[in-house]
Amino acid sequence: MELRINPASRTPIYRQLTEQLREAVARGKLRTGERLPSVRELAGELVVNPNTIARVYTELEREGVLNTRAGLGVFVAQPQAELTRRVRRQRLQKVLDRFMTEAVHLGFSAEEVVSLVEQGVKEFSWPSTDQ
Amino acid sequence: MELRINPASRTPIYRQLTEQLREAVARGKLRTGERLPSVRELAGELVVNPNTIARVYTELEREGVLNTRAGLGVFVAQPQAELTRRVRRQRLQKVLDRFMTEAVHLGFSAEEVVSLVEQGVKEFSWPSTDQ
Amino acid sequence: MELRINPASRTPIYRQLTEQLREAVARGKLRTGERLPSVRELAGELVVNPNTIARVYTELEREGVLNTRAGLGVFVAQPQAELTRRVRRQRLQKVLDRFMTEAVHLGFSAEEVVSLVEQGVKEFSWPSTDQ
Amino acid sequence: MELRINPASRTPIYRQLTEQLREAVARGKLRTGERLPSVRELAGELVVNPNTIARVYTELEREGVLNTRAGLGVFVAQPQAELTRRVRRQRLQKVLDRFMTEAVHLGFSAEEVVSLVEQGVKEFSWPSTDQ
DNA sequence: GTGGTCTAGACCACC
DNA sequence: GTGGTCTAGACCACG
Repeated sequence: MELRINPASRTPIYRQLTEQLREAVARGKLRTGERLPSVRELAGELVVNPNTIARVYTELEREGVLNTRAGLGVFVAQPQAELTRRVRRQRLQKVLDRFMTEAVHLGFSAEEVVSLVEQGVKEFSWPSTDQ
Repeated sequence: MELRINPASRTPIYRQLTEQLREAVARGKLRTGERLPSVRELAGELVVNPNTIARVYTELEREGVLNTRAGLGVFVAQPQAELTRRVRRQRLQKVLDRFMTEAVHLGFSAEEVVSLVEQGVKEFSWPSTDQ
Repeated sequence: MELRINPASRTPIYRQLTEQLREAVARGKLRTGERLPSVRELAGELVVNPNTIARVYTELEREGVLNTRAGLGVFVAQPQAELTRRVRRQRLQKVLDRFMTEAVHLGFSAEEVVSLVEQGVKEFSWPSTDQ
Repeated sequence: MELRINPASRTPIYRQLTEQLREAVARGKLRTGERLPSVRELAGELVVNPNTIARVYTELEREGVLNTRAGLGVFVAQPQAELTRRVRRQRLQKVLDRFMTEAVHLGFSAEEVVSLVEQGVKEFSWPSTDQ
């Protein structure tokens, strides 16, 4: 698992990291139960303040992506969907609209977009349907 | 064309507006050559600071979505795909990844996602394929 | 709205404050749309670090209790229930069990408990049923 | 009597256990005079550090829920309401307020709450009223 | 003016 | 050792 930050970016470091971690979990690069580097370790590695890493871990814990065991470390949590179908649908729609908008402005065709999605879908780890 | 701002949102007003305008163009609700309200008009209508609207128009002009003709007003620009295929592909991939990541964490299945995209694609105005 | 902190308590200051604010909203002492003191104001008043107050506001925003408008301040948000019926029920059950357990250990009778609840219910502002 | 620990939870293990034991006594699942497993036994069973169990028993003894008889083991104590009515009322009020606050934020109605309490009350073992 | 981010460094609780 | 909290103080974005 390699994380990269761009200190020059407009998006704050802690957000860059939460996004990368969220994506890594969604891609199955980080698996349920897996342990993440400790706050101090990661802070040292990325040369940022430990508080910044702590914030990343805290936010992802509140989202239900990670969980913390005091004295042991931070781990990838069990996936869970606590939100109403309606809310989940709304949230996804937003990101979908942004994706479509970008695609149009970049000059892609409808066919290309569908095909890209069909390809992309394979690289993520979807919930098992029998759950 | 109706624009709505949500003062409760975390995303700043100027970004809410640029996003909506970009999306409106992508959906074909605003067509090439169409004239937008003046800075003052729109600022009055939405009850926001004219500086905010000016910033919106400036950013969209920089992006190539709008263009300003001095003394005449602000217009929807000609679509132009001047970027290399590679860069366009990279940019789209980013938004696609965000979409997929969100979908996984919200507990959607791969099939649902593909189906949503197939539906969504119909609501946007894609460039003519013979271009 | 008066907030009090006990720096000697085991529960961290930011939690003391989030609990008090959450309760004030639930009791209707803080109404939807009402503005809270600014981060610096409240920090000065309570003699704590502004970061601590910022944390309180941030957490309550993520919970959907407050919302922030950059440059304007922090406000009580519209109530909203985004969670699954099942999850909401589970969470409430936990607090209910804790309440019952405490009541038994303190030597209250079943009748007293029910009566206390019937009284207490009147002091909170419940969602309008026609919603 | 089965105890379960959730290592993923934010609340420390020793608190999870004290809560469960307190609740078990309140529900009548553990009766006055009943003997609990020894520190070593329980630690082995739950695969936790014996220090953690010792802490649990110590805290519950301090609360008056358990008592230790040297060389014999740990037992469920006689219920005792030695606190003044006023103090007991205050303590209960705190938990009741937390319960109500949670209920409001989770979107329950006043009727639902009262009904839940009326149901829940049946599952606990209240002191005989002629006491 | 408002809130948001980040750093540096201290102290505490848990295991 | 682990993470959690708090302070002090700096700098930036928003309106």
